[in-house]
Order: sequence, then structure tokens, then C-alpha cells
Amino acid sequence: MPDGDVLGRDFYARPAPVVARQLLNKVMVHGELAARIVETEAYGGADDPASHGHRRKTERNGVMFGPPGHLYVYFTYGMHYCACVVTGEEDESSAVLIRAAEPVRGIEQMRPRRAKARADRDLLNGPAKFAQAFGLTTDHDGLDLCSDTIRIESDGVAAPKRPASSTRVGLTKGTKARWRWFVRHSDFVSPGRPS
DNA sequence: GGTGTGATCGTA
DNA sequence: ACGATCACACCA
Repeated sequence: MPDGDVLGRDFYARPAPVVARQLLNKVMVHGELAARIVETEAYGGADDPASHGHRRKTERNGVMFGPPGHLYVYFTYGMHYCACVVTGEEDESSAVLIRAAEPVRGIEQMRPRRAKARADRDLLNGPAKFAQAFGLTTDHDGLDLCSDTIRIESDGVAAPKRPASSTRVGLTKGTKARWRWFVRHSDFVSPGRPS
């Protein structure tokens, strides 16, 4: 019994900055788990030096070069996974990183995966925390969000008309673009706010 | 509240 | 070598 409309291919087949803003307040669902997205970052293709899609297609980033609406999960810092949504046209290699979300359902299942989390706000307030709480690893790399068990729904809550924005987090290249967006005043946004 | 640092390993 | 990070120590 879905509590909302599943986002279709057309939703994702738009420029990453558009999708990133429209994903705010949408609900990501994975089995019994559900969470409202409150923070995203857009990553471009060949023209964005910060993007994994900036370089040639490899085994790791291959999904980014595929059709939109698929999940791109990568491993980083020797211990963390992060989850993205592929956007734009095929071969464009653009994507949106899910950086933070507010738990909606399945908190009891998220807890053991995030033993360090003290409050509910610590369960999903960072890209690697989100992936960990949602149980996402490279096993899920390439899953189709339009037909598989992992999907994103709209439950009628609109994206903010004027979301807060900033530069992207944790980069050494492409630091100028203000391609991070988040829901203003949300308690579930990741800590540490760049300019 | 803030800043600094170690962990840990696949990818290029 | 270096990360699209996190947690914890320490200082204030």
C-alpha cells in the first residue's frame, strides 16, 4: 500500500540541479523503510570537475553513464557508501547525491544499523549515514528506481519554492557552484554548513 | 559552540 | 596518493 505516487522516468530525465531541488520533501522507500529527503547535491557530467562523471566511464561510475532513474551507489573513504540518483540524458553522467533525510517509517530497523546515533535526527543526516541506515551498498548499484523495490514517492508535500542553498560539501574541485540544496529549518539536515 | 584528526581501502 | 565521510577528542 504505497502512500504516494512513485516518481517515473520523466522526473529523473531532467538536469541534475532541477531534480535535486524537486527531490526535496519526496519520500524514499526501501521495503519497510521510508524517509523524507531534506538535503541533496547536484553533480554534472563532463563539465563538472567534482563529479564522478567528469572522467571516463569506469566500472565504478558506470551507472552514472546509463539511463536516468537508476541508483548509483559508490564506496568511499575506505569505509562508507553513498547513494545517488542518476539524472538527465543517457551518457550525460549527471546525478543527485542524497545527503540527508527525515525518518518516516522503519526507525526500529534503522537503529541497529546506526548504533552511534543518539537522537532520531542522527540516523540519516549525512550521505553515508543515509546509505547505512537504508542498508544501501554497491550491491544496490544500478537498481532501477522506477521498477525495483527501492523507489521514491511523492506523498503530496511539495518541494520548497525557495530552498536554501550552499556550495557542495567535502570537495577540493568544483567548489564554486552552489549546488547543495536543503529544506530550511529542518532538524534533519547534515551538520556543518559551508557557504 | 567550534576545530582538528585518525580510521580504512578501492580506484585511478 | 586520495577521497561527494564520520566520530571522537579537545578547546572554548
